[in-house]
Amino acid sequence: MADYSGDPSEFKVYWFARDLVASSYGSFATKETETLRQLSDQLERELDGRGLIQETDLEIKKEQIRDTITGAVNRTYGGDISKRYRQTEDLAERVIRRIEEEHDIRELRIAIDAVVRTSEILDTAPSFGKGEIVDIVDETLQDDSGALDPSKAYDALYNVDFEGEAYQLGAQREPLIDYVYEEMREFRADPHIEDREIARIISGIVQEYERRAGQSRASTAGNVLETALQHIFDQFGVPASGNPAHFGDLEIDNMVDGSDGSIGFSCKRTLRERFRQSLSREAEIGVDEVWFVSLLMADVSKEKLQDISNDGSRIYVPRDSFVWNRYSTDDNLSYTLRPADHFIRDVVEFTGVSSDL
DNA sequence: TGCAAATCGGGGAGGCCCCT
DNA sequence: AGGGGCCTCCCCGATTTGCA
Repeated sequence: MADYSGDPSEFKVYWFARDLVASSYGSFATKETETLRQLSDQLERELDGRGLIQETDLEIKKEQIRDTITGAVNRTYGGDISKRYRQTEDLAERVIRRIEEEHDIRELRIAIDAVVRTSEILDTAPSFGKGEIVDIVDETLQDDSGALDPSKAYDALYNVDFEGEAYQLGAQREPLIDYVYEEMREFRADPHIEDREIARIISGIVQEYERRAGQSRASTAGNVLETALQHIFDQFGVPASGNPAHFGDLEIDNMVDGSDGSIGFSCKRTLRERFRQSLSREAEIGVDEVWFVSLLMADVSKEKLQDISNDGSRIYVPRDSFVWNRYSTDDNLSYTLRPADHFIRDVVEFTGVSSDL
């Protein structure tokens, strides 16, 4: 064990913030923002209005906080105690337990303001929308003469993913910098906060911010690819079903159905494990084959290629990848492993749909 | 021991149900 | 009939497990 201080009292702002947003405690901060705002204001008035809080007052204050938190949500649902109330009760208990002295209430205030502000920032940070996706796809598909090049379809998906990541990260970081700057100025002017504490508090806020921002990036990344894939099909006049379809536990991002055959598409950043769920289920999905597109090669192992091959499906990878280099000559995999630059042409050929190619 | 596979943890989206 | 509550799914990165 490393010899560092693990005293949780050192990180109260962080833990208050963590508990307030945790989904296991009902995602209180994102759903009961107004209650939190009022609680913060009320605590501020009370803290400023007097000197040191007496111990009995502290106990009263803790119960007020508990009641405010639990009072914000309905207790029952369908005659039973609602799950949400139970989660909120857990939250209140944890918050109360961390309050041991007056200063902890100040830390709670700071945490409340931080999580509320973080939600605002994440809500208003410009997300990577349809417009940006379309622009990048179009720019990638165009050759020197301005004509659309179907061999660039995979590159377009890759660029959208790559640019989207950078874009969103930047969009999320700038307002964070503004917020941290503002907070630091306030903390410096606050006689209750020592210099070193500023670093402690700020790091807690930022740590929690990035955790949430990262989750949010994860959940939007998939939609970006779905949108891009559809736009690519549109650009080449390939009639695609458009929206993703769900088949129990598996999702097919798009489908193309033609006179000669039908394909379900699964387009992912990485293959992970979930791709196996779509194997052997073509009949259920209502397509002849499932074609995978993986942007990153990290998960494309020979074993997985074999599984996809046994399923009679295909996966598209870039020609300049080592995966292609190493396995494209393997006779067993020749049907399964395909070069990314053939993607659109293969779709048209396999399904027999009319297109602008 | 080192890599691949599997699982975990968690916020958000979306859809459905049923309460109020 | 509007919306809160709940469920299931997505994705990702991180962690754990499994296996040559």
